[in-house]
Amino acid sequence: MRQKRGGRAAGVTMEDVARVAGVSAMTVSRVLRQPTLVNADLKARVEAAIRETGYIYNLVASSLASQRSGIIALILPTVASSIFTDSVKGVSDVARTHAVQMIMAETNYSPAEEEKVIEALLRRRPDGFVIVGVSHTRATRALLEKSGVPVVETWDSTPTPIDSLVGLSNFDAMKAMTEALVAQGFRRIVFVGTATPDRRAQMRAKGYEAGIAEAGLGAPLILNAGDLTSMESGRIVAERIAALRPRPDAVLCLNDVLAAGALLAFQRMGIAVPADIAVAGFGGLDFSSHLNPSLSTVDIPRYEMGQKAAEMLLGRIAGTAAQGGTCEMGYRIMLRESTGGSRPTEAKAS
Amino acid sequence: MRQKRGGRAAGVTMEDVARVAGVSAMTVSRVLRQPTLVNADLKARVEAAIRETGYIYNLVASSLASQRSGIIALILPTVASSIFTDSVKGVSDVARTHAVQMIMAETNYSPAEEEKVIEALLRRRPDGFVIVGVSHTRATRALLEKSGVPVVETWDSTPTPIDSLVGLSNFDAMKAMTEALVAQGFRRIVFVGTATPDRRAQMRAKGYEAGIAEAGLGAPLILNAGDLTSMESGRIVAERIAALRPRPDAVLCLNDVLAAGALLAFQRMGIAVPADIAVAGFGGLDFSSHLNPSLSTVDIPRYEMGQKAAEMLLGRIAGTAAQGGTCEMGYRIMLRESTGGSRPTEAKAS
DNA sequence: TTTTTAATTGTTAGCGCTATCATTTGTTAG
DNA sequence: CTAACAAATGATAGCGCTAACAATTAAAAA
Repeated sequence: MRQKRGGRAAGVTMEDVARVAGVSAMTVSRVLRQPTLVNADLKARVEAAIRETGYIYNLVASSLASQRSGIIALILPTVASSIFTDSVKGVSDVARTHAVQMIMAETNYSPAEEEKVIEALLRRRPDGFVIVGVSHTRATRALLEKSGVPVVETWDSTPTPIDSLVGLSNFDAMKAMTEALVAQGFRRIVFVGTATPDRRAQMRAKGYEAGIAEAGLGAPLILNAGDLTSMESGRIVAERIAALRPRPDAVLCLNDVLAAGALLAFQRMGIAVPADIAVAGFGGLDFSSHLNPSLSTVDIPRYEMGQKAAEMLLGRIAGTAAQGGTCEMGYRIMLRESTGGSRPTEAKAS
Repeated sequence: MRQKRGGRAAGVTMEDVARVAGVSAMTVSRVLRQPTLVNADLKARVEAAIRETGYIYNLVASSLASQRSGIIALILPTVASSIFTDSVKGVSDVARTHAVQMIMAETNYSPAEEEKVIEALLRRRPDGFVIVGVSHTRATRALLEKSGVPVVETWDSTPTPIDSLVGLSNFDAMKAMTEALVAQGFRRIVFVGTATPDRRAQMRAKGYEAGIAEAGLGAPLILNAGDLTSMESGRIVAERIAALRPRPDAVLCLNDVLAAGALLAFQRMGIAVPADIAVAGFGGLDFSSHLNPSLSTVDIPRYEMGQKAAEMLLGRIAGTAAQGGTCEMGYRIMLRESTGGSRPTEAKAS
C-alpha cells in the first residue's frame, strides 16, 4: 500500500508489478489480456510478480482505457419471481463462460421505471443489454438507439425490435392452451390476469380471447388477480370464481403461480380439481408437475431464452452478429391432471 | 459524436457539456454531484446543456477518479433458487435508495468457486460485499481482508466474522423445530439433508441431532436428498422414506422446497399427511402456507436479512459503522397442518 | 552479407472524470 | 475604506489502465 495524493491509500498497480518483474506496464497488461503475444519466460516472471505483490487487476481503469466494460445489463420486471430466475441463470451462465459480468435491474413492470433504470445502467457503459419485454417508452428506445449499445429483447415478440430479438409469442401460446382446453371439452373457461398493464400479460389475455372467439364460445370472461402475482392472489381470485354462477368449468391463469394458488384454494374449499373445475397455468415452472393434481401449463424454454439472448448479445458485441437478428422460441402445451388429462399429453409448437 | 484517436467514436463528455454551458468541466461535475455548491443560474444553464447534448454521465471514469465504484457485490450460492430471491430483493431495494448498484455472483455452494468469484468481482473495485455464508477458504478471507473492502456476511452465524455479520443460527432454528415436533408427540423423526457439504445445511442437521439427543429419542436418522435442492429431490427422498420400516412418523427437511416435494409425493403415494406421516420444512417460503395441508416451517426473515445486511454494509462504506458489527436475526416456528397443528401455532425466538 | 519480415517489448498519449488547490468575487467586520 | 473571510468557480494533475505506434531483436529471404 502506498500513500498518494493527499493521503489516499492505493493498492498494488500494474506499474508495481512491472517494476518487480523488471518489465514495462504494457507487458504486464499483455500477459493478462493477450498472453500469446508474450515470451514464455517473461510471462512466467510477470506471473510470479503478480503473485508476489498480490496484484488485483483493475477493471475500472481497464474499462475506461479500452472503452469496454465487460458488463452486460439485464433488465427484468422483477428479480423476486420464480418466473424469471431460470432466464437469469441462462444469461448468467453464458456471461460467465465469456468472462463477462452481468448486472441486473428491475422495472416493477413499469415502462417509466424501466426508462430510469436503463439510464442509470447506461452510466456504467455496459457493452450490451438484455431486456425482458418489447414495450418501452419512446424515450427509452431513443436512449438505447442513440447510445449505440447492442440490445436483445426477449420474452415477447414484435416485428420491430430495437436491435435483436429472442421472441416468444405469448398470444400464440395462450391461444394454443385455450384451444387445448376447448378440445378437452371445457366450455366455460375463465381467464385470470393481473391489473398491471403489462404487454406480455395483455397478449396472453388476447390469446385467450382469440381462442374463445374462434371456438364460438360466446363472450370471454376475464378476472384480474390484482397487482401482485402470488399464490395469495390466486387464492383470492379462486374464491371469486367459486362464487360465480353458473360456475366456470375451467380456469386459465396468466402464470403458474396464480394457477397453483387457485388450484390449492379450490381444494381447500372442497372444490375438486379437475372434477368440479379444471385449472391451467402458464410458464412450465418446476413445481407445476409436482402438485396433486399436476398442473397443466404452457411450458416455455425460460433458461434457453436467457441463454440464447446472451449468446446473441455477445455476438452483437463481438461484431459477429448483425443487427436485427431474430429468433423465435417455441412453447409446449402440457396437459396434465388438473385439466383431466391423466396421461401426459404434450403438443409441441414452433 | 467526435472522432478521436484512430477513429474511435466517442460520446458526449462532460467537457462538451461544459463548453455548451460556458463553464468549466469541474462545474458540470459539481452540478451532478454536489449541486448545493453551485449557483442556481449556472446550475440551470448546465442542466439545460446536459439535456441539449444528451449527455450521459460516465460512472466508469468517475469510479476511477474518485476511487469509489458505487457498486456493492452480492455473493450467493445460487441465483436460481426461491430461497434467496427475497434476500436479493432486500439488498437491491436498499442499494437503490442509496444510488448504489448491485452486482451478483453465484458460488454453487462451493468455497473454491466462491474464491474465484470474489477475486473476479474485486477487479471491479466494489465498495463492499454482502456474502451469504460464513464458510470461506483461507485465501478468500485473506483476499478480502487485504483488500480492505467492507464485508457483511449473512445467513449463518459465527463469532469471527471477516468484518460484520447479519447472523442467523441455523443450528438453533432447526433444533427449535425438532423440539417442537417432539412436543407435538412425534418420536421417529427423520431429517432430510443434502449431499452438498454446505455449512448452513450442516448446522441445520446438527440442530436436528441435538434436538433428538436432548429428547432422548435414540439415534438420529438422516437421509440425503442428493446434490440439488428441488421438489424432484424431495419426491425421490419421500419414496425412500416410505419404504423404511418401521416408518418414521415425521420428516423434517433442510428447506421448504424439499419438504414440499416430499409432502406432495407422499400424497401421491397414498400416504396421508399428517395422519400417516408429518412433514416440516425450513425457510418460510411463500407457497408453504398455501399447500394442502399447509406446511409447517421455520420462518426466517429473508427480506429483512438482505435489507439489514445492505444497510450495515452502507454504514461501513460511509464510515459511520465500525468493523465487527453484528446483528442476530430471529426465526419463527410455524406449526401448521402438515404436522397436525391445525391452528396456527407460532413460537417466536430471538 | 544485406535486406526484408516477423516477433517481441517499450514509449507516449490519452480514456473522462475528480481531488486539491488557486483564484476570483462578494460580504462582513474593524 | 480596507482587512479578513466566505462563497463560487476554475486550473492542474492525476486515477490505472490500453490503443497506437515506435523501437529493438531475431529469423528468414535474397
